[in-house]
This record gives sequence, C-alpha cells and structure tokens, in this order.
Amino acid sequence: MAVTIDEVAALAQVSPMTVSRVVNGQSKVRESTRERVMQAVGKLGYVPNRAASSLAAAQDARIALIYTNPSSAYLRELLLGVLHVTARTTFQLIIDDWEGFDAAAERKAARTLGGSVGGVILPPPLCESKVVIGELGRAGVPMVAIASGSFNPDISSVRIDDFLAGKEITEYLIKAGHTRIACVKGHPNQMASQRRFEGYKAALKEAGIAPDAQLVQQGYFTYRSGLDATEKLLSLRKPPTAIFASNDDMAVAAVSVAHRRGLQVPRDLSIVGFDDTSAATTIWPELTTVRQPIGNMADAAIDILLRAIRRKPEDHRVVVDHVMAHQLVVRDSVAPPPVLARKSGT
Amino acid sequence: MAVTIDEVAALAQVSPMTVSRVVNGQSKVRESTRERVMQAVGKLGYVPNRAASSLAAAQDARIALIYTNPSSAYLRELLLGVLHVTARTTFQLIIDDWEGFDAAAERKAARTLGGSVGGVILPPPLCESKVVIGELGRAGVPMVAIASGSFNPDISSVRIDDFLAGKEITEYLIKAGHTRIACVKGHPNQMASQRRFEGYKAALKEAGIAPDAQLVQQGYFTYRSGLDATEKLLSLRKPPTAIFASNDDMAVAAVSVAHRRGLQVPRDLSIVGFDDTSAATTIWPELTTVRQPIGNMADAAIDILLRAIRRKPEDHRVVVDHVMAHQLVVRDSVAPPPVLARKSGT
DNA sequence: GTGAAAGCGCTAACAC
DNA sequence: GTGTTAGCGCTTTCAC
Repeated sequence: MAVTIDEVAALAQVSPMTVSRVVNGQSKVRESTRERVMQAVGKLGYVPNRAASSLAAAQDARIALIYTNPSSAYLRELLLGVLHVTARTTFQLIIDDWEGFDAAAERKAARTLGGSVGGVILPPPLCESKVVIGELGRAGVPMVAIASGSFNPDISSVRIDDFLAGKEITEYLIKAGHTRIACVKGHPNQMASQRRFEGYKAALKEAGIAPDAQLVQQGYFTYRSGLDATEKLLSLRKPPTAIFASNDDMAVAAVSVAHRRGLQVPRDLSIVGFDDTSAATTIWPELTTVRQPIGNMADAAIDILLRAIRRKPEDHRVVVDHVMAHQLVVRDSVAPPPVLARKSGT
Repeated sequence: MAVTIDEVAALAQVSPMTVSRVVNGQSKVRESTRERVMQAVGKLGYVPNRAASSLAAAQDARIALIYTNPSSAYLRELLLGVLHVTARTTFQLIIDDWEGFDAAAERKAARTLGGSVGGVILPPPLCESKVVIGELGRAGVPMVAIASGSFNPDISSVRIDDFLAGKEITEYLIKAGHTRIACVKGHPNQMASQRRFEGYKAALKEAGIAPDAQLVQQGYFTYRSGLDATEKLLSLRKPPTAIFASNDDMAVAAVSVAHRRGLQVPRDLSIVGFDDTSAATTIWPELTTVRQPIGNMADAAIDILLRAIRRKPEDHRVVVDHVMAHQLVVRDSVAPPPVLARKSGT
C-alpha cells in the first residue's frame, strides 16, 4: 500500500536503518549516502509511518489539552497551532472541555486524566486553578501553562510578556498624541489581564500622564462586556480619545459602539486590541493590536512536555518559563486625537 | 512503563486476544469473561496503545486537508472539527495551504500529494477545482468534498442542503412579515453561494413575492464585501426591511452598517446569516443563522475516506453523497418589519 | 558510517 | 467463545 522504509532502502541501496537515520536527521551519515537516500525518498514519495515509528521508539505519548472556553477566539487560534504541531509529530493529542466544572468536578477529572496521559497543556484560566495544578502535580504529570500571563513556579509556562506588551501598545497610543487613554480590563480571573493593565499604567506613568480612575473599566474578555465598558467610557463628560481593550473581541465591541454613536474610528476615537485574532482583521477599520506567536507557543509547549516525558519520572519536575517575543501589529484603528489633528490642519 | 494488554490478560486469566475483543466492543465474548476483563482493565487503568493498534490493524492512513483560505471563520470551525476526530482515531492528518496557487501549481501539488496520502478532504473552493479533482482522481486517491454546496459525481461529498437551508431561512423572514427581503450573495466561485441564492428565490416565489433585482447584491463571503453590499442596499430609495447574507461575516458587516446609519437591529432592519460561526454570537444582537453540523461533517468525511482506503484500490471509486441535516438557529436579529410592528401597536 | 537482529503492543486470520 | 501464530513498519542496540 504505502511506501515503506524498505522500499526506499532498496532503491537507495542501503539498509533500512540508514534511511531511518537520514529521515530523522541524525548526523552520522556520509553526505553522499544521505543524498542518495533523499533522492529515493523523493522519487517514491516516502512518508514515515508514524504509528510504527512511535511504537518502535516507545515515544507515543498522550498529551492532553484542556479548555473551558471553546468559543473564545484566542483558544481557536491555539487549537489551530496545536493542530499544526500534531501534524508533524508523533503523539496522541487528547482535547477535552471542562467548561462549567466546579472544584470537585475539576479534581475528579484531573485525577482521571493524571492516570492516562503523559503531559497536559493548560490555557487560561485553567492554568491558574490550584485544584488542577495540585492534582496533576501530585500525579507527577508534566504540565505547561500556555499564555498564562505570569510565571508560577509550580508549572512550566510558555507565554509572552503581557506587561511589556500592554506597555508598548499604550506607548504607541501616547506617541500618537493621546493623553486621555482608557483601558478596558480583561477577566479578573486571569493574570494576563492584570499584567496588561499594569503595562498600561506603567506607560502612562512614564509619560507623566496622571491616571484617571474613570477611564478604567472592568471587562471580561467578551464582546458583550466590551460593549458595556465602551458605553460607559463614551458617556463620560470628558470621554477618552483612545481606548486600549485587553483583547480583540472587546476592541471590536468598542468600534461597534463608536460607530453607533456616529464616531469615526480612528478619526474621532482610536482603539487598540490585544491577541491579533481573526476578529482584528474581520472588521473595518482593521485593528492595531498585539500579536502573540501562538503557533510557536504551541510548538514550545509540546516540546517542553515531550522533553519532560522522555526524562525519568524522578525529574519530571523541571519547571521552565519560556517567554516569547510578541509583536505590535499596526493597522488602521489609531490616529492622532481630534484636537491635535485639528491643530495640525488635518 | 504503561500498562499493556498482556498484563490485563494475565490478571483476567485470558489471552490478550480476548482482552482486545472486549476492549474493542466485539460481540463474541461470554458475559462473565467480559466482566472479568473489564475489572482487570479498571484495576490496572489500562489504556490501549493507539500506535500499536493502528499499526497492527493497518489502519494508519494519512489524510490530507487542503485549504486556500485559512482566515475564513468557516474553515476554522472545520479544522476544529477535524481536530476532534483525530483526537479519537489514529491516522496522520496533513494540513496544507494552497492559497494563491494557479492551475499549474495546483496540478503539481496535487500530483505530489497523490503519491503520499491515502485520502484527501477538500473544502470549498478547492472541491470545485477541475484540476485538483482530475489529478487526484487519476492517482486513484479517494477524495471527499466538504460543504461543497452540490454533488459532483467525480467526488464524494459531505454537505448540507444549501438550497433548502437558504429557502428555510428566507421563509423564516417571510413568516415574520417581511416582503422586501434583500440577498447578499456569496462568492461566485462556490456552488454553495448559488444554491443558497436559489433557495432564497424559491422561498420568495412560493410566497408570491415578486423578485426585485435591486435587492440582490453580489458579495464574496468577506466582511468587506458585506459592508459594500449593505451600503448599496440601504441607499436604495426603497430599502429592504430584511437582509439575508450568505454567510455570517457578511451579516456581521450588515449589522455594522445598519448601526452606523442609526438603524436598530432588529427593530428597523432584520438580518440573518449563514454558517453559525463564532462571529454570529460575538456580536450584538446575536445573529439568527443556519448551523452546519461541522463536527459531524468532519466525522463523516473522515469515515468515508477511511472506508475507501480500507477497500481494495480497484473500487476506490465508490462515490457517496452524504447530505446532513442543517439547523435554523433563531437568535435576536429578526423582528417584524417596522410597518407591521407599528400596525400591531409595537 | 553502516548493517543485522530483535521487538515495540497490538490485532487479522485462522484453528479449535 | 477463546487461543495461537504471525507480523504491521519502524527504531533500538550492538556489532563491524
């Protein structure tokens, strides 16, 4: 049926073992041999059988990705990133929805899971659940928190620097001339919200802009909460000229409210988001936002897990904190504030 | 390391084969034996090694999913559906982006792919590419078109009845009292657009509503195109009281335009979408739309492929057309038209 | 740097 | 109903 390693070996006139070495990028192969093998691989269209290789190598880990909010745009991107990784590697990915679980249910689920998987990926807010981390930790299962906002010594993490990112995007607004900059905070149960908000405050402080409590609204990462927060903000006697929403969904909501009130974005109001999910480019104007390298983060998370699984159980506990570079994505939702624009004749 | 089938067999005092039969739910096992085995499984926490079973059963197919528009919300849902299936089964999923390929590039890529995979899933618009279908067909690779809009005898398909769905959602609008119903068509390169539009026309005709060419606008499934189409529609001397957008992204755009013009949805204008992607519930009001059972469709598609792969190469050509049930999802974007509402005192 | 032997954990096919 | 035999496609280990 499919092309096997033996066929490739026969064509290249080497042993299957050599083909295996070439395919897996091992070093101890003569260059000429390697080329001959690669040629055979190309000609035959050989693709290694993952079931066989993982069985032979005993590297068939089961990795679980547990989530609680399948509708969040961010999680979608993450799942996609993980999907890309699974397509390249050998392990079984188990994905599970723990939405609405209370502490008891979480404990039970974690206990069950602990017995059947080699590693677990935890996106927020699960990566901040004491119950889950405690239970899985007791079972000796390697875990990695993804996009956790901050480092917790009990669990490895792959994340960006949410503080810095929040600070940078606020600074971008300041550089555009804004001083009345509002912030719609993210869900209080997630450290990332907190860190982004701290970044916002730090940028203001460094620029010598006095903080204004009225300009800070609590949001919950949902479109709905963004709607409410923006309404309050724009109803202020002295409304902001720019809004920093802690994620794209809320930023999209802010744009919608602005439009409904006859405000043009960015001419009358600048808006920035966070995450660079599909929502950011679905609307008009497209959103200036912060991009998390989700594909790379998924990659790194799985790498950490695989490494831990291959290690002896005794030292599963090696905890790493992998902070990846984020990126400010400048699009069309920011302009100088109206007053300045007028002054400079625009 | 992990518990194996032999350990379970030893504990239950049967052969590994019997354990296998019990675990895989085969019938020919005495009830008492089954119970004994299940008990051993439970006590040991046995979880079958997928790599081993797929290798032994020769069920380790490679299945490719090719796409051209990774940013479309619909594709995201599909990928997610496929991910759920892969989590349960054992085969290697290859996902590949052919965005921007011309006919020559498509031909080349299809030829390469044909040699290395057991089956291919083709979402629109690739499932309508003569080049791809021809090339893959020549290679004898089973294919399945997903959400293709209509049946093509050259390729198996899993889809909903787009005509019927389009008709039903239009009828829903008619039942609410609307007679000036606009349609924003989908991308002309996809049969599904055509079928949905035909459904719209059929509903109008059955209700005795004369078609009005002004109320039909060409769209391209993008938010941007929805914006333009809606602007034209609402600039009409006699604008529609309801808009049927051929997908959710365009419906969301329609809502946005309505709001910008000071129209309330659904009080002043009813809007419906299609697909029930996350966009439908991200905005306010939440969109009434048609839900495709994407998870089930992914399931069915992979099932068809797996079945075909297991068959002898000679009869790969069995082509099936699997039409699944769609669902009208009623939310908050439809109300009676303004005039009627006024008449009935609302 | 390369090859030979052995076996990963499971199930198809058959025997009983 | 249940057990036996053989082998899926690959990699490990060790020899050369």
